[in-house]
Amino acid sequence: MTPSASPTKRTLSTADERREAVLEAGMQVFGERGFLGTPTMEVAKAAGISQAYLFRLFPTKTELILAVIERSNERIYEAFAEAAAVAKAEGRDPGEAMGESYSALLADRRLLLTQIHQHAAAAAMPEVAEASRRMFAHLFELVQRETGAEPEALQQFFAHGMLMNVMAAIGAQDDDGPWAQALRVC
Amino acid sequence: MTPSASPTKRTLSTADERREAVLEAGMQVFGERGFLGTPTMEVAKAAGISQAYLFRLFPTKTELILAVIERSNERIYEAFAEAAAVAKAEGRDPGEAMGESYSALLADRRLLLTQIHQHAAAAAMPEVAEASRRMFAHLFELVQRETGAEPEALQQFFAHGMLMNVMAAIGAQDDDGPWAQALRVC
DNA sequence: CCACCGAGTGAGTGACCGCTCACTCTCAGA
DNA sequence: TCTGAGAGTGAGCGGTCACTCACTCGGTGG
Repeated sequence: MTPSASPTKRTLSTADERREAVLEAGMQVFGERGFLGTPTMEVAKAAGISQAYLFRLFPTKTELILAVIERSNERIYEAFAEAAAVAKAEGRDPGEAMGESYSALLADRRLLLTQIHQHAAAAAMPEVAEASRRMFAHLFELVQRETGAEPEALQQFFAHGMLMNVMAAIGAQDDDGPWAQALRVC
Repeated sequence: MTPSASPTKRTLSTADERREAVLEAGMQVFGERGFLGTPTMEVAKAAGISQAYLFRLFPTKTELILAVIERSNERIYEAFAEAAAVAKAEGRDPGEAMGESYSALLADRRLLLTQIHQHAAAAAMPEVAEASRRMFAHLFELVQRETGAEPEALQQFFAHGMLMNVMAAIGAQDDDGPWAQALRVC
């Protein structure tokens, strides 16, 4: 019989495709419960493969974590870079555009949470700390180049981002106290 | 023989004293490796008691974590409140004084790390998220009352604090890249 | 059609960790 | 001096989890 005619057809993927799926799944699952709080089995299930195969694709959990972090950092960088490029092409202010793009990222709560977990994990895992610093350096350079802003303004920009991360993590969007209204941005 | 004369004298403490010691130890140890990343055995050792007794003092690890979080939040609140009180008594600007007091808190790296771990844990533990929100509400009220600042200035104040937390966690103080120099405050 | 290689897995294994239990030791007050 | 209540622990149990191994299956080039 032809494989495509089978009702429960099993089409093999390439290892690279699976790796992609795992990174995507990892960002979702790790985002909710953190790196240490999430068993590898959960990641495997979310990616639709066996745990055994997960460990063929990523030999240790630490390597998986690092890959997920790297990927989520790339995602954020790309979002900022594109926002700046579009704004420049349209003659708008790139700084404003990047601020907006961060607001847009908020829509994907998991991505923000991954950032928080990354910063928390950095305290105990030197490689994670290094990845975080690289991310900051890279992003800082981009924002500085695109906006030409003063260091103080740049500091405010990043500080704002960190606050948004935390607000997302603690569920401040569902709080109607004055503090929540003042600190969140919308 | 009199107990006080014994070379290896064993003086019993009250359960409350031990609980204090455990909270102190917990802030230190959890700060470094996070709540999930630190076995209760480590906390017990740091507090100088057996793991079995730790579980008599705090029936579950979750309760221990919550108590440590509560305690570290109180610490931070007290630091701010005192800075404001002193500044008022001396006729200085309370807002500035509180900013400085946060810089002073930076000296105790573990306290800042506990904040980061708290925010990360909040994503998966509703009680932690609630404690975080209470903390923000409480602190916001204090800072607003003492400074009378506009919401935007308050937002900047807290955003700044979150950035400092993250910078501490990722070891930015030992980085001499332009981004680190611009984003850290000293 | 077959041989081979990469995709993919079920069923473990050992280590770790949260938590418990049965027990000992200390000391204040009667 | 005796006792009861509370401080304190060693040893282990059960479950979970990172990681492994021996294996099957699917697709492709010869």
